[in-house]
Amino acid sequence: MSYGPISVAIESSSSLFTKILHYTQSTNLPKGQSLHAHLIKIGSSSSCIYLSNSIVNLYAKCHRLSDAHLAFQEIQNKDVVSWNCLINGYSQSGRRDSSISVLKLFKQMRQENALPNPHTFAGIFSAVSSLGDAGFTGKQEHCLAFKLGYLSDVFVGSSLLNVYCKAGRNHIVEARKMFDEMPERNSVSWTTMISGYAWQRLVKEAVGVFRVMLWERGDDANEFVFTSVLSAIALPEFINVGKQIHCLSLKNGYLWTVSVANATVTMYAKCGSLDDACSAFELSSEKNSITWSALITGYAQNGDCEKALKLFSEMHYSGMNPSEYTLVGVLNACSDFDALREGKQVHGYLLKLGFEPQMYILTALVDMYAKCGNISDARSGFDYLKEPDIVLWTSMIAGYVKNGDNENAMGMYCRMLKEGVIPNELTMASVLKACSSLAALEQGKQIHAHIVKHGFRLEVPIGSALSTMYAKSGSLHDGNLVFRRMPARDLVSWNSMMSGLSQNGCGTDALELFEEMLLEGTKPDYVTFVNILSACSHIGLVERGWSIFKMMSNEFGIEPRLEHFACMVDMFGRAGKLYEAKEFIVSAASQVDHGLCLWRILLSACRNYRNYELGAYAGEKLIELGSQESSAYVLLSSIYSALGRLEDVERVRRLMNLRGVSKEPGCSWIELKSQFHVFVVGDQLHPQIIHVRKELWKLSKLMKDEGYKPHFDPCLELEEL
DNA sequence: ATAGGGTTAG
Repeated sequence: MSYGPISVAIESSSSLFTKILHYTQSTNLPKGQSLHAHLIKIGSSSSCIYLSNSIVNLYAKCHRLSDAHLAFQEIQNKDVVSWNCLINGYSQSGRRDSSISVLKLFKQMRQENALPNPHTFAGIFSAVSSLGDAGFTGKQEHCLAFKLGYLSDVFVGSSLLNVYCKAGRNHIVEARKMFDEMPERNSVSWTTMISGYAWQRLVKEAVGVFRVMLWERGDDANEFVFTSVLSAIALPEFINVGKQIHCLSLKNGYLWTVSVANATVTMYAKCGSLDDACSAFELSSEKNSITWSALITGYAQNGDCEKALKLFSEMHYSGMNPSEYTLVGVLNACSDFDALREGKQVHGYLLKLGFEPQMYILTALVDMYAKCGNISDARSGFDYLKEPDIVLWTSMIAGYVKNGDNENAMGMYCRMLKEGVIPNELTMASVLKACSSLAALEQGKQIHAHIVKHGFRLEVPIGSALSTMYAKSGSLHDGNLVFRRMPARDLVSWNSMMSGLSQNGCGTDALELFEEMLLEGTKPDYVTFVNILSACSHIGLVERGWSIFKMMSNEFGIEPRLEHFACMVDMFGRAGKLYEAKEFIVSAASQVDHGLCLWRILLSACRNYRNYELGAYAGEKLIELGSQESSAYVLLSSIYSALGRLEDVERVRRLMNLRGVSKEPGCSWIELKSQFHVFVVGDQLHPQIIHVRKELWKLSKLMKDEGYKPHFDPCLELEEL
């Protein structure tokens, strides 16, 4: 009869239990693990359900989900707490795959007839809410929780509220109804509702709930409430509300928590007031990497990339370690600043710090390489991932568009659709841009069909990209229809519609649109004037063009750029006012560094009007300035030959050879039955070249029969040789 | 005795 060993076992078991709790709370994994080993050794790990559950919880809280799962499977007599520890471990990781595991576990739990309790549902709903609208399966679980009578539990209620809040615009009204009907609400419920509205960019509603809360339950406010409501304010028009909340947080003492201070910096940055963001940053008592990231990203997003990069180096010297988010912000700054060298350094930094190549990091890298013109490195980054998400696809497609490779952009888009990825608004805008550049009306129409199919609205950027596509492809009527049906037009939409009209010979309509735009109160920018001046040039309105050119700087304070000078020279040139054009170029020299561009335009105009004297003058200017354009040399030498100045012809030809300028052969292509046929000038290689030539001959004859007279010009002929 | 919900940085 000896009770000794048993009492020792019991005693150590209870002290072991206290230890596990302690290690779990302090997430001390090494100590916890050795304790687990000890438990296995003395064989008491399976004897006591409290101990076994605590082991599962230990691993779960230390983010060792697979170990938690193993410990869970070892338990013979699982109870609801065992399930809850594992389920909540998975749901707290916030990762997508873990959230899916939660749903699987729950299904398994019910198959094994374990009865969930309110703790279980809190975890389930938390996981479901992190899946957003894509994983909105909350209805069944909602019913079950209702059936079991758990909805009055404030934990269950709040987490379920979050499911509806994160399930997309369509569910936010149900969420509000649920919130209004909750039998018990605490600060978490209020935070959830406010951040739900913030998530949907429903600023007024978010601030409204916040106001009611301060009024009714001011004592329940905490830093979470403040960070949520601040996150709702992300547009310049709401900056005054933001300032009020900022003051309130200061008055109530919440500004001294890092999260509220960070949210304040972010709020000002998103509202476009970088000065306020900067002072909020400087006044924040405690800075972490998020504080720095918020300001760096703020500068990057407001176009001040230089400042963003400078801040990053300051951060480095202050000894603060960057997080992935900081580096992503810096990468974005590099992308918009065309800073490939710095971008590569950040890439190196990311590798050095050993960050997991998560989707958003890779997206930022691909975006950076693509925007900085390094499309092949962008593509390697893209190919690295097995299942690129829509943002990554869009970055890659936009990258091709930006680098002028519209064919590859379209090819990527087709591949993306084949792989079942649903495009977003930015994807559509990018591929439409590619169609515009290719003047690919048929493909553009297909994209239009996708836009209708996916239910995208004709807002900026899709609306303006679509109207541009139609206008640039020559379908002015359709372009105008889309333009008129847009709920709101921004400057870019007006500009692109104007350019469509002007490029397709409807200069008068472009000018009318310009007047309409001014009447509607939209302020023109330099692009507007490029379009308008080019419209004047195309329809020969020299006087009008002149007055608009003057109006641009006098009335709108826009200094003329090279493009405007070019339009003006073109305008004079087309109207045959060649000497005015020359005078204009000479006078422009004091205002803009036009280099070769303006003389080249004048040279063409001189050719069209056969003014060989002035043409020779312009051509000599071009050669003097070291032009690398073959057409300039060819034109000039043909002008000299037309003037009979053979030594000059010889001189220009020699110079052309000396400088290694050569004419690129003309090339065109056509897509037939998804195969591209390419033709080069004087082509003999196409397998069906004989048939092509026969057809060409037939067409020429038809043209001549219809009365077409080819335009023979000694200059022109020579140039085309 | 063990287990639960909400916030900020892309």
